[in-house]
Amino acid sequence: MKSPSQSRDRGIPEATVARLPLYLRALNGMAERGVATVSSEDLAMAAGVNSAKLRKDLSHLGSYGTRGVGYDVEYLVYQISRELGLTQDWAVAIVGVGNLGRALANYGGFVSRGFRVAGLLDADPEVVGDDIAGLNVEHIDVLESVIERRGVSIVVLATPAMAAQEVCDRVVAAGVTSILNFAPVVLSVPDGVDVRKVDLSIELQILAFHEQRKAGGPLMAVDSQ
Amino acid sequence: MKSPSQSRDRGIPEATVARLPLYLRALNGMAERGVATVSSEDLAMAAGVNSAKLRKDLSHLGSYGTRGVGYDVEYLVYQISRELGLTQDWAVAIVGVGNLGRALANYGGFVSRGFRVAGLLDADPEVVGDDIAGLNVEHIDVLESVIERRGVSIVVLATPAMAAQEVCDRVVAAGVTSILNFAPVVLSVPDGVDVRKVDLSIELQILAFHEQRKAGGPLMAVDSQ
DNA sequence: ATCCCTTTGTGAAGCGATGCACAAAGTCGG
DNA sequence: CCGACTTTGTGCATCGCTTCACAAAGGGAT
Ligand SMILES: NC(=O)c1ccc[n+]([C@@H]2O[C@H](COP(=O)([O-])OP(=O)(O)OC[C@H]3O[C@@H](n4cnc5c(N)ncnc54)[C@H](O)[C@@H]3O)[C@@H](O)[C@H]2O)c1
Ligand SMILES: NC(=O)c1ccc[n+]([C@@H]2O[C@H](COP(=O)([O-])OP(=O)(O)OC[C@H]3O[C@@H](n4cnc5c(N)ncnc54)[C@H](O)[C@@H]3O)[C@@H](O)[C@H]2O)c1
Repeated sequence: MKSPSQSRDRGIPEATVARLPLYLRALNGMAERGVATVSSEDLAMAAGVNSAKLRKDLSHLGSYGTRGVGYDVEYLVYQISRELGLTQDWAVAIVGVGNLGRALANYGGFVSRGFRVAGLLDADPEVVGDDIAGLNVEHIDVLESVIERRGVSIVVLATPAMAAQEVCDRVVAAGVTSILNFAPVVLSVPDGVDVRKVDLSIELQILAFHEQRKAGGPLMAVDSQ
Repeated sequence: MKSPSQSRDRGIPEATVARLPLYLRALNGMAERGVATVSSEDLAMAAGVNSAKLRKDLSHLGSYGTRGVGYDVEYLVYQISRELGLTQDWAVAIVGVGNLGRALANYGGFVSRGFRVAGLLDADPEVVGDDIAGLNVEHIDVLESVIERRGVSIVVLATPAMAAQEVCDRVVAAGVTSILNFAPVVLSVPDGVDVRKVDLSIELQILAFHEQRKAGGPLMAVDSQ
């Protein structure tokens, strides 16, 4: 049922994809500090992973290192960026401009990595019309036209949980296939749509679990990031 | 080097721990709607996972289901809460009260799950003294005393990346062993300290990767949450 | 040119998580 | 009390990721 020989192997493991941004961040820091080349050992250290894992990850992109020397920092930045699709810039819309939506809109870290906030949408007439980070908050009614006209391909959901599925459905119907969800609900989407979720409450609960363990008995391994 | 027979098996897989909060959320929703019992099939559906996986996860906590019937919702809520350590309440301090820190402080979803914001700390004299969500922002100088006097056991880091490691070191020195980090840096901590990180930029980059793939060739599997 | 040193790229083993499939266990109607 | 039906709990095969360990590859010194 699968085709093991489809030109070359363009299947990068999901776990690897999730780490590429980590490497990219470390490499960007090095580039800024004027570092020209870096060994897998040093880069792995900076990214907080095992060096063998780093090498295997990078080997999925191609053979970009030089044995006995290491990796050219600039070149590797370019290759990873290209692989992640960061050489183009992505238009992002934020739906739900409350506490969290505002924080996200004001955050500079997106733009710096090729993500451009192209729209802010909310249902509350009180909020609509506000200027945030140089952008005007628009009414949720015009969601579809904003997505279409500004070429939005990634939507960030920061509405209350109640509204999330409904907004999600509209967003998907408008052709968006990548969603970052902050609402604490499991979104139901058709095949082909990517949903990633961030749930702070879950993170805290996981921490609480381990914290409880530490208090209980003094015999367990910890740490992870 | 390990002791395979230490009373009963108290080792719950990390992947299971990460899903328990999901089940808990689904169960709470059902409890509110007055549902008394639920089958693994239905609960799995609500949590967005495979039913066999759900059953295996729950089996790590004990045998709390009834064959032919399902799980008692209230009872399961209690068992999972206890396992996660949510029967006690946890004092949380937020360090860095900027865009993100404010959003977190104002967020009601923490308190509802047994997490109490017990302190807000910042280095900026402009911010110190502000009242946010009924709490006074204190100066980072008193970090150690706040942690000690209020029994803070979990710290949320929402400072700029530059300051994160320094604050982290102080927090760890003050005895905290659970940290939720929003700053885009790899924190270095001693063994026994748990760090979990949330990086929105990484999530967007992962979405961008898949989005690029979809545009490229029409032959790949997607979805995940 | 040759040798030595460093570091990559990867085969292969190990490990944990996933999902199937089913026997065991319990419910409920008669 | 029994038999049909439902649903759990889990053994087992499988899968994907991690880690080790090392041969191959390249650089630089002599
Ligand atoms: N604030 C946090 O730190 C935090 C943390 C974790 C999770 N969350 C989650 O993120 C989401 C947003 O949190 P928040 O604190 O910003 O809440 P908020 O109430 O401050 O903001 C929600 C915004 O969404 C808008 N909205 C409501 N219905 C809408 C709709 N149908 N279409 C468009 N906009 C709509 C509201 O007008 C409001 O401005 C929630 O689901 C919350 O659970 C927030
Ligand atoms: N805002 C977002 O949506 C967002 C998204 C992703 C990541 N982040 C990360 O979260 C962190 C905070 O983001 P933000 O947008 O709130 O930034 P911000 O600049 O608005 O807030 C940072 C706050 O930390 C305080 N601070 C600085 N040094 C400190 C110190 N040594 N001790 C205590 N407080 C100190 C500052 O005074 C400021 O109030 C950053 O690391 C950012 O990269 C933010």
